[in-house]
Amino acid sequence: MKVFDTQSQTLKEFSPLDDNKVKMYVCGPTVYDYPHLGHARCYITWDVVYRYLKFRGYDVTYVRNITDIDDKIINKALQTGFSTKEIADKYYFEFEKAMNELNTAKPDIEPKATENIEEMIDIIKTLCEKGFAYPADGDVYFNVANFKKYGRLSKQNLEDLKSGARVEASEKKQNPFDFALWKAVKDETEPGWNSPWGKGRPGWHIECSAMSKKFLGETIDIHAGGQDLIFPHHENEKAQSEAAFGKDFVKYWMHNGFVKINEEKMSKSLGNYITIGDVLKKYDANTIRFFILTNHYRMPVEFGDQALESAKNGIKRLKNAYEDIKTITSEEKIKEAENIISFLFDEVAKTEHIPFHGIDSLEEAQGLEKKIPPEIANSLILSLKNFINAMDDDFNTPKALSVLFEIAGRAQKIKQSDSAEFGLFYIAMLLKLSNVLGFDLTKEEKASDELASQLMDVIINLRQISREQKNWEMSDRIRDELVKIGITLKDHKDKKTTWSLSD
RNA sequence: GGCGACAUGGCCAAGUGGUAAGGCAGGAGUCUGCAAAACUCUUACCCCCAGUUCGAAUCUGGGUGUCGCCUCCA
Repeated sequence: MKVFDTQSQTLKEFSPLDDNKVKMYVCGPTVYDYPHLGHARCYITWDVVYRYLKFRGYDVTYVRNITDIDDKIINKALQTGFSTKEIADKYYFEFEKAMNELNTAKPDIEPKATENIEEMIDIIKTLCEKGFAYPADGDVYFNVANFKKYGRLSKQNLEDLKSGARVEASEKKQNPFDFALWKAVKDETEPGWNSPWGKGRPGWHIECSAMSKKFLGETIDIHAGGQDLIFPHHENEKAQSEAAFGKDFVKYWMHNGFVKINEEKMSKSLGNYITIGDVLKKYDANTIRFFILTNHYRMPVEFGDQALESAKNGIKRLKNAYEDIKTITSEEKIKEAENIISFLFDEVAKTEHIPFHGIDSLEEAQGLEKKIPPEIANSLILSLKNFINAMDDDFNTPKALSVLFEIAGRAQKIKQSDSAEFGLFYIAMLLKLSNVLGFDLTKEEKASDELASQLMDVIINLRQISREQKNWEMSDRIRDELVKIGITLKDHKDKKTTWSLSD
């Protein structure tokens, strides 16, 4: 399995520091406003990485922090009259809600900056003792000139940085690129914590160094975030942690590309962002995830209605495969099929190998052949193999998605043959793999309540009677009227009729 | 100014040096009472120029264009 490491700018063979344990840290949001599509991309990307690593049998500890104290939060508090805590709590709630709705897995640990101030102070103390930091008038700054490896991650050196410098000079700093580890409170109204340097609050970067160390250790496997964090955030984190602990901070630095809108980066400062909540009003979680995963995670992705519509129709196709097979069999049968093929997944997790060559020797596999015709079993294994090859190649989700379409196509095709019932196994594979990518194809987008569901049954039954009487005028009219309110009917061969919401 | 990324059919997009996956949209057909869904068929010499090579979308050099980071940002 290969992952692209930002620091070396190359694909590296993935091998965790400690056996099969993976320590993964993702920079979380600063909670001062509603999360937007850029956040969605970032956290869906790392959600998929997390899910895939687990699928591959790694024992992953996923930490994603919450920045709940920061200048922007303070400003928002001043503007609105709420306390910084109230602001942070409100938008943390909004963030969690959005993440849930997008079906992203909860990180194993989600630490908040304000709950780890002591740990940050400890690191700052160490940095001062080691000569990498200096106090200045209640602030504490990191001395970049003293850290020889500064700039290695972002491929910058201090001289070049200076030529394009946009940082404001400060008399307190010895070098314009020195950055704050600790900031003194301006006055008593600002939130602050006591420290050896007086009352103040942490600088932005130190929280990640502290929480990463506390929850994962001094050296971790994966540190991820948006590309805009490479400089200065990650460069600075790296400097702090490596200066303080004297060892490498991160084995694999990984960064996701941006969401663009009108050929421009979507960002708060440009004001061209669309909130996750707004997108969810029009498109569901599967659609948004599909939209994001059709591009490789390091490439930019252009947001637009056309792209979302295309994603909506794409995911619908996968979903139709599930629903069409479900109508000729049953949900239970599909579940059973999932259980039957699950040993393949266990095998991948256990051995980290695709059970392609070894399949004949597996006990379960022999059972499998009794239940599934060999050509179907082979096809399933081949798909699994293709999926793994795609994802092993730096999480090539566009390619992985093409495997899902292939499986869905096979299921649909076999549905029209004599051995239609074996479509179950394709669907089982489809569901399992789509799950690794965080899709939920079984999610009912049907009746929002029991009453609506019962009403639909009544309508379909009445229409069925008119169809049996060959009253096409009436049955077509019922169907047309339903389309107008966003409900699509499908008549199946066995006289069964199913319905779904079109949006 | 420094650093970096990208340029593939109408749109999106994958692509390991050997004559271009997949999705969306469009067209034709099959199925269906008609639809819907599905299935079948259907459209590319890969920004330009030069070079390396028996052979390049894929490597090298040079253009052109777009985007990003260097201030907060996922």
